[in-house]
Amino acid sequence: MRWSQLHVPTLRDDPAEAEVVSHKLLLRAGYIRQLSAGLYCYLYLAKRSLNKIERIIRQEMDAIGAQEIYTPELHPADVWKESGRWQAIGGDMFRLKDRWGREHCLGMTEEEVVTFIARGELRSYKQLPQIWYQIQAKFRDEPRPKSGLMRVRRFTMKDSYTFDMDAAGLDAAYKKHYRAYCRIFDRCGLDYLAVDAHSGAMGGSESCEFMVPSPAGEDWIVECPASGYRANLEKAVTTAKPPAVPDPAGDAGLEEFQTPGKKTIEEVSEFDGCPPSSHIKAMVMAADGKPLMALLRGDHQLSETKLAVETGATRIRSAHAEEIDQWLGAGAGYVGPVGAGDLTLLADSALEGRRNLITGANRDGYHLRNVTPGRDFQARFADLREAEDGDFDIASGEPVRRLKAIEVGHIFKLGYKYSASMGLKVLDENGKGVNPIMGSYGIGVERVLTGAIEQNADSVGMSLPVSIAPFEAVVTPVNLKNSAQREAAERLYRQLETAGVDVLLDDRAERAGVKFKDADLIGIPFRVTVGRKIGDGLVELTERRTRESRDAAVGEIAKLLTQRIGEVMPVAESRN
RNA sequence: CGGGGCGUGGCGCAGUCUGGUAGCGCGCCUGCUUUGGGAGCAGGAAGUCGGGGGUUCGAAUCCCUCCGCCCCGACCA
Repeated sequence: MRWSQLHVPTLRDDPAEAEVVSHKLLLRAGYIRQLSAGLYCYLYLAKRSLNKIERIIRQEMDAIGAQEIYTPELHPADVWKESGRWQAIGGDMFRLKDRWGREHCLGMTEEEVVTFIARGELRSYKQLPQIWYQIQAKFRDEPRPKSGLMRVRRFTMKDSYTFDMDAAGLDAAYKKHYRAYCRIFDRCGLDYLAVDAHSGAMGGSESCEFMVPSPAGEDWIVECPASGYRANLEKAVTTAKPPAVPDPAGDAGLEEFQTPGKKTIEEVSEFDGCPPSSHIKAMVMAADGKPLMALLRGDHQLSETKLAVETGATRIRSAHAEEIDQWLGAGAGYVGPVGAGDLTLLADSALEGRRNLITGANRDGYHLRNVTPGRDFQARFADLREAEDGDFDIASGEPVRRLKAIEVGHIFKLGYKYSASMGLKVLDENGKGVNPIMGSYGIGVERVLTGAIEQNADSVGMSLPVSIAPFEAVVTPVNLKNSAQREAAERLYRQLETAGVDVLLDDRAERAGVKFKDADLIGIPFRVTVGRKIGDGLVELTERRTRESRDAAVGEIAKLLTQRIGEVMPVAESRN
């Protein structure tokens, strides 16, 4: 392509509304323009780059025997009512009516639709397994879209769905996807981690997220560099650091003491002189409306996700002040497990074996000391706590760290949720009708791009991996009025095209500085500069990532460039 | 949904407190010069000051109201 004919509206200044690196650069480099909150138009460069990502995805999906299909983004409500999700999903779903008043929604995922198709077509175990995938728009009415393409209301998803006869079949499909995803993200040049994840409202047993570590990310993952343990924060289980001071020995009796106006752990801790880790944090919660008390070490944070899993509740919330007062007769700052009436008590494992602790007395203005779990109250122990930086890996005992990350992919073992609720059945070897077991697998295409930008940006712009950059190389004549330079650049451009290089010719009537800045900004991995040395038959090859240059003979450049492209092209590493 | 910020040529901003001819930088157009890291000079085009209502002789500026965008939190398949 010739740059003079393209619309690449680069900006000199950072747009005021952009905060994170990828958002700033996508706008500045002329990749995207915003239509509205969470809705973006992809201009030429973004589309080119996204097309390359999709191409890699298609190749790897095809390689595991997946079949590309396409289903409408607009869904009738009926199928969603069959699975129960029409009701289960709240404001995140875009809902609308057609002219007859029939309810529809914009697809946010497609389990229902593919199950609907499968139900009409699959009759026999001989037709399984099946892997279907598509790449299409998804819509989610995010309460707060943010950070450019990171969190939007319309995005492109590669979603696939598998149908198998049994758990072993599903496991094989899941592993195929795991490997395909590794190959895809490898080839896109991402530095990523596959982490154990919580399957959430999607249902199902096992799930794994593909995370790109980045300060701009919105998810937390926990990693033990020494042992290789990795999990989403919602799921990570670690050993806590020991309490700041050991518990007093002996079996001292319960003792109430006054703590007027001291409600938070910090206030009480400062008041009584014992560190937060010697306190029990008591949180009154409502699990699907039912009251319960969650108990944690004073310096720990409750994981609502873990609490939900532990209780089997679908919705967990903090109790309202009036509820706490009604259930316990004390304000939120003074509640505790001793004498908590018939509230269910759930205690975090870090409290197991502790003694002589401090907690609320269920009486306003009072706390209790010398509280020992097991003696003074009975609670069910479970892992309820959010893992922290500096905790220890359970298996190896080595320290873990928390990292922010961008979720680029997620694979789920769904189980029978959709085949059962929607009546998808095939006959097995014995002629008996059974529900196939399903899996679903997603990749956020734009997030692959944002992740790559976040991981490959510097002070002058982005430097995308050659596999997903909008162009592999740009030929830059320094001075178009110099006919030797102009003609050499034209020849080189055609020659590189012929050699199969995805090349751009910067034939704009701009000064060299402007061309260099723009090329750096939009992140083209290689630049061939045709300048004054052309008289000696020399051009210059510059690599965006290292910003290093070397001279090369015009006649050699095609060979040299294709060789370098091959050398820096990310390849799939062999991960199990 | 709670809290905060912002809305002025394409982009970045000043002007608003204290009402009085709408400005600056970049970009854009024309011409000349320049030509290896966002050129110089000269000339030029371009703004319902987010929308509506009000106060006033007069509103970007004061008042009311609505809308939009960004950030923090809540939420998040």
